[in-house]
Amino acid sequence: MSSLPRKQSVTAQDVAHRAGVSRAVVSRALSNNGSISPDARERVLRAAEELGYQVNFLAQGLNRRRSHLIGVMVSRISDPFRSSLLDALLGEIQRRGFQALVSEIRSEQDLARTLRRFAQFRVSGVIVTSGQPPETLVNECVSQQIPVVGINRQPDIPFVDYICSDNACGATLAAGQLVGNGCRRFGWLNTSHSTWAGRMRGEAFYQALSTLGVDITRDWQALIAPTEGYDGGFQAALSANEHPEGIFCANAQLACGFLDGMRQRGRHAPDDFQLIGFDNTPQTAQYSYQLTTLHQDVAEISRQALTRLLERAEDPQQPSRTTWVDVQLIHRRTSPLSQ
Amino acid sequence: MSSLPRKQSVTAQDVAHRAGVSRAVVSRALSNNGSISPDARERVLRAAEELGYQVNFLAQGLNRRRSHLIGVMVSRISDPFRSSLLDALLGEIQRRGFQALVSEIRSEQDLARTLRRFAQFRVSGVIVTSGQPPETLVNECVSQQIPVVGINRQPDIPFVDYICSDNACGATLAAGQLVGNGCRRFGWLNTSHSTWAGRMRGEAFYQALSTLGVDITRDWQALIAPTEGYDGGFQAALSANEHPEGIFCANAQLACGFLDGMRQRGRHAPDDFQLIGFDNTPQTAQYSYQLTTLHQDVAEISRQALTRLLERAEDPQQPSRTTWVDVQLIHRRTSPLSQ
DNA sequence: TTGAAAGCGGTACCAC
DNA sequence: GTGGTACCGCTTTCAA
Repeated sequence: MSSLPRKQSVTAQDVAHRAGVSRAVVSRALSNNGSISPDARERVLRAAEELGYQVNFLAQGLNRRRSHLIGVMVSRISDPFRSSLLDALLGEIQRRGFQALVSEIRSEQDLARTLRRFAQFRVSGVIVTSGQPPETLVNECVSQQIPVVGINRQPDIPFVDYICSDNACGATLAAGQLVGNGCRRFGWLNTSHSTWAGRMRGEAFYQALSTLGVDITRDWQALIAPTEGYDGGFQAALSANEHPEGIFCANAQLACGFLDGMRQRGRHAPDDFQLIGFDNTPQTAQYSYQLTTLHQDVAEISRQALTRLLERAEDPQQPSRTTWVDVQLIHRRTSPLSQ
Repeated sequence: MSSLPRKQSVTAQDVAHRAGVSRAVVSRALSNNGSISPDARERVLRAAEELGYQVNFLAQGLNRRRSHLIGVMVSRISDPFRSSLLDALLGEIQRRGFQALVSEIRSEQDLARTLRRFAQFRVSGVIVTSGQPPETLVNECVSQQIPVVGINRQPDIPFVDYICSDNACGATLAAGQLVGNGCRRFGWLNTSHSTWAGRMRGEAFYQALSTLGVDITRDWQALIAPTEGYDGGFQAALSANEHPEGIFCANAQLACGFLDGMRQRGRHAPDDFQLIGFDNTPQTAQYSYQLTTLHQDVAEISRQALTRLLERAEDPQQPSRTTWVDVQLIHRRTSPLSQ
C-alpha cells in the first residue's frame, strides 16, 4: 500500500518543450496535417515516444467538434443474434480506429435521452440497431451533421442511411425450399409486435408462396407468438391446434422455442413438420436444434454501416441510401435438402 | 432532399445572453455548484430549456479532467453469459448517469491499446470483464486516478477492486448436491486454458468432495475440453472413455456441449450421469437442456462494480477490496433434488 | 516551415 | 450572488 507517484498526464506542451519546437508543430507532426520539416517531425515523434505522450481526446474533440466516438444503440443484448451483431459492430468500429459508445434502449424515452447524450459527446456517427427513433429526434443529429445509419430498420428518414439484410430474398429461399421439399400447408410464425424486418420477411414469404402456386387462402396461416424470443415460440407451438407442414419463422429464438414446444407435444422435425428460421445464431447449429436457417452476414452489415457513416461524414447532404446485404440459406436438419 | 438548417449547437454563452447573466452563472445554475440566486437560477433554467441547450461533455470533461464515460472491456460478447453480464453492466452504468465505452478485447495487444484509449477519453472508471491486464499497464490508470474494477478476475493488483461470484461456495453446493444424489464417481470439466474463475471452481469442487469423504484419488477425474465453449464440451463428451456419475462443469456453454455430446453417444442425464453447470444462461433453462446450474447474479455484480468505482473515485488510495457475490443453485433436470 | 495567438465550450477562482 | 478571467489541452489560421 505504498502511495503511487501522482504523475500529471503529459501534454503536447511537454512534448514541444522536449523536442525544442512549439505546440503547433507537435500537433502537426501527430496529425499529419499541415506542413512540417522531416527533421522536426522526427524529433517530435521521438519526444512523444519517450514521454509516453497520448493525445487528450476530449481536447481534440472539442476543437474538431467531433470525437472519435461512435454511438451504438442496442436492445436486449442477451439475445444471441443481437449480441453477435454487436460483436461484429464493435470489431469493425475498432478496426477503423473509432471507439464505441454503447447504450441499451429499453423505452422510447431511453431512445431520446440516448440520442441527445450521443450528441453531447459529439460522436462521429450513430448506429441504430433497435427502436425507431422519431424523425424529429434524428433531425437533431442531422442538423448537427452527425451521420446516422439504421440496421434492419425501415428506411424512412431523409439523410439517414440503412443497411438491411435481404429479407425478401431470404423469405423467397425459404419458400422455395419448403415447397421443393414437398410441403403443402405453410405457416408463418412471428410475434404480434414484430419489428419491421420481421414483417417484411412474412410478407415476402407470403408473396413467394403465391408465386410458387400455393393456394394462399387455403394453405397458409399465420401463427402468432404471445411474446418475443424462445418462450414466445414455445407457447406458439403449444397453443396451435393444427400445424402446417412447412413453417417459416421470423427469427432464430422463436424457431428454437417452437421446435422445443413441438417436441413437448411429441412432434418432431423434419418428420412431422419442417421449419426454417432466420439469423443463424450459434444455438441453431447445436446438436439439439440443427435448425435450417437464413444466415445474416453481420460482418458485412457492420462493414457497410461504417462505410456509410464515413461517406456521409464527407457529404452530409447526399440522398439517403439503403444497402441490402445477401443472406444465405444454411441447410440443417429441420428442413433437409430436397432429394 | 431539401437542405436542412445547419444550426450550430447552442452554447452556454447563448443561454447566458438570453437569461441576461454571465456564462459563469449559467454554469452554476446547471451544475448546482456555487452560490446563485433563486431568481437567476430560474431564468437560466428557462432559457436553457427554451434554447434546447445541452452541455458539451467534451468541454466539460476537459475541464473537470474526467468525462462521464466508463470504459468496459469485454471479449466474445456472443457468449451468452458474457452478453448477459454486459447487459447488466450497461443498465447499471446508465442508471447511474454514466455512458459506457465498450471495447472488445481479442488479444493482449488489444488490452494495452484499449486501456490507453480509455485513459485518453479521461474515463471515470474502467471495468475489466476479460483478460488479465498486466500490472504495469493498470498502474498507468491508477496513477492517473482512474479507478479500475475487475469482475471475476484474480484479485492481485493494488488499488484495484474486484467483484467475483462466490465460486467456492458454488462449487461446494454442486458437490453437496451430487453427493447427496448418490453419485460415487466425480468429474470436473473445464478447458485447458481456463480463466481464474474456472480454476477456482475446480479447486473448490475438489476440496468440497474430499471434505465430504470422497476418495479423491480413486473417484475424481478431470475432463479437459480441447476448446472453449459449446464445441469444447461436445468434444469432451465424445472423447472421454469412461464417465463419472456426477460432473461439475466450469461454465454453461461447456455443460450444454457436453450434454449434447453425451446424447450423441446415447447417454442421457440424469439417468446415466448427473451434470451441474455454472452461469445459468437462458439456454440452460430451455426445454432441450434443463440444466442444473449455479446462477451468477449479474445485476448485483454490476451494482457492486459501480459502487466500488465511485468509492474509489472519492478515495483513490484506499486498499484494494474484493467482494464476493452469492451464487444460487438452480435445480433442473440434469441433477434433480435428492429424494 | 514555424510560432504566436485565437479559439473550442465550460469550469472555477477571485474580486467586487 | 455575480461577472471577469484564467485556464483545460489541442487545432488551426495567419504572419513572419
